[in-house]
Amino acid sequence: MTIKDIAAKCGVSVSTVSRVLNNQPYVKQDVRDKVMKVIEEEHFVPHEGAVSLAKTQEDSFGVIIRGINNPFFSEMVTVILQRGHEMGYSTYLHQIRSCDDEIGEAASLAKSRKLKGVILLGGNFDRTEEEIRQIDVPIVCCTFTNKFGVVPKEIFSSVSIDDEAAAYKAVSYLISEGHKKIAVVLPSVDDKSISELRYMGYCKAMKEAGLAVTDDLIIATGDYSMEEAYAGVKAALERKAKFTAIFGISDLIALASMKALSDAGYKIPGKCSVIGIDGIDMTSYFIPTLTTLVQPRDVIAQRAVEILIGAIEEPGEGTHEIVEAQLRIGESVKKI
Amino acid sequence: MTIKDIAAKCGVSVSTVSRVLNNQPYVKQDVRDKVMKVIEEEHFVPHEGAVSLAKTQEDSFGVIIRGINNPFFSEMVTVILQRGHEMGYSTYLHQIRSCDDEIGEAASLAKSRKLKGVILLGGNFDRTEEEIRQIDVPIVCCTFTNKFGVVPKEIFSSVSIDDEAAAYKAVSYLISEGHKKIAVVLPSVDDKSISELRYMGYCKAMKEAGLAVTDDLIIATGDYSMEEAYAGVKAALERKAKFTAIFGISDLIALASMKALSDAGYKIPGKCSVIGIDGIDMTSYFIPTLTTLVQPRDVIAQRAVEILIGAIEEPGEGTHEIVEAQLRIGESVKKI
DNA sequence: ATGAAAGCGCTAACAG
DNA sequence: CTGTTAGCGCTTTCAT
Repeated sequence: MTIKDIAAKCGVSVSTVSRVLNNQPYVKQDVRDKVMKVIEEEHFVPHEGAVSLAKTQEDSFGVIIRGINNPFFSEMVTVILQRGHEMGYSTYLHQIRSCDDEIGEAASLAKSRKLKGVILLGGNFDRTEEEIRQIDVPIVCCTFTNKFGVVPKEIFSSVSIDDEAAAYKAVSYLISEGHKKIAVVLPSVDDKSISELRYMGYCKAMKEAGLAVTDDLIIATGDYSMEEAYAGVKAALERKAKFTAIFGISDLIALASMKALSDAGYKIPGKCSVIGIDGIDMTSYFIPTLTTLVQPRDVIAQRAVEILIGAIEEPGEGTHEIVEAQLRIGESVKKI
Repeated sequence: MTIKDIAAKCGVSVSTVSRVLNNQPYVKQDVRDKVMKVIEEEHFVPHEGAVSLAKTQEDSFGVIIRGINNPFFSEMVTVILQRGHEMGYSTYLHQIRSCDDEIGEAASLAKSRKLKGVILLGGNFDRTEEEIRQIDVPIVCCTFTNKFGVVPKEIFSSVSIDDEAAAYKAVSYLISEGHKKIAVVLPSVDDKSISELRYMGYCKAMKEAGLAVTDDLIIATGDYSMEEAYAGVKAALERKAKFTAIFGISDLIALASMKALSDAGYKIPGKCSVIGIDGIDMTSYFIPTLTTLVQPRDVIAQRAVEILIGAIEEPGEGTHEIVEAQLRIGESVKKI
């Protein structure tokens, strides 16, 4: 079933059918009605490929998501797709594995579908300028603002929290509650990614308070998984590491840390406090509710779309917005 | 940049470039190398639309997911995409909202992209035959085997647990642990969907054990959300409903129920036991770990792909596989 | 207000 | 082994 068949069935030309399909003017109402009727009867749906080939240009953007399982991302995706739709853009959701190269994927997605822009969720940004330039359309990154400065900030945009500041806030809160021995659970202290930034915030807060960051307070687990976070905290407890609070650099890590503590017989927050960052929905249902720094993900998602479309419509220098992460007090931190 | 430009740059014809692109034979090795080199230098990526228009047929299928936020689905998606890739199919991930019509979406997706099949994650199947037939390619449903028999089973396939049996197992387990007053938390007792099936399993187990299913044991919340489950259990406790155990018909519902119990001062499993169904990863990190009936999601995902491809390659009657849900004992159920 | 016809970028015979 | 050419299904001038 093609547009041609519909045209034949209606006794009109293909251009008329095309006009109806695209809500264009210059079609008499009764003709329009008749064509619509046949289209519905036949459950006709135009072939996307043909449309995108023929259209000189189409408003569309892609969303590259690293790990659909990450609740923080998947909670954001819905908002992004919704907002894109509202603004008249068609969207492509593309999930990649953690081992994939998001820049390469974004570049080919953009080319293979003539996308006008891409939004990147996750992935580090420790890239060369040349790599980024492979993507020849505007880019908005929702998670990392290229703090390490490898890439000139003119060639991409971003909306995100200030990871270092959020971590600083989290740890400062623990300190204000009287904690001095604060462990940090993270993938790596120098991965040029979110983990490193949040670690810097941790160090800053500790240092300002005159607290020592000793080796046994650093639980580096290699990745962002809950398994490794759990194993890391468990091992730390087994080697009798001493701390009264744990800062998990993501909610998932903080939650896994809570479980490890609990399994080792530690009451939370009685014997050890825990704080995270991200504010994923699930944290509210944990026992105890996790205290965390909430990323305003609706704002991030909305602004990402708006900035992207702005950049598409009038290309410029690349804008970088920082949104504030807010402390949400749960039940996992106790004053000591 | 098109295939034509590449051809010109290499001094060959477009067909030669096309052959190289598609790994076809009959291209001299040195020509192939030269073309490949130019393709890489130019970061050339063929236009998807043109390819799918020109290709007589292409191996591809779509995955329609109702709510990317649902961990049970998103955990499965990864396996499905992976398996599809291994079997040489390209895949389309399409997320829909809970208010969308998955059958209609599947039908137009299939048509607009010439898909050879679709896998449906979520959504009830209380449809007319005519609706289903709109999808003119094989369908595999991973969550619901059309128990209510509205749709002839020849026109679609499925892989899933037996929801009623799983619920029966869960409740029987509670009963074997000495529980007699067992509440059920669910969206609805008659929504012609998973909720109703699992409710039937609950009733069966209760009845066989000679236990009464009184009204105050049924906590119907209207939807699958954690919010409503939490509110429902809270309200039940406030009106002094008496039970020693809760069966949440999904893990998310069970987890929300635990939180409501905990917030009301109930120790779990000390004062009230909780069991769920699904086996999402997160349950292992809750305190206490949720006891649940695990859906073998890797098996479901893999079989779904295999059945779909089987049906694509040699159309038949529709196959319906049932996989077993396994009890995973956590810490949320206590013998009384 | 409607139709005819020229592509969009690629693949797939077919010819050589 | 390589090139030529006719579409794939649609949009978009340009006529009418």
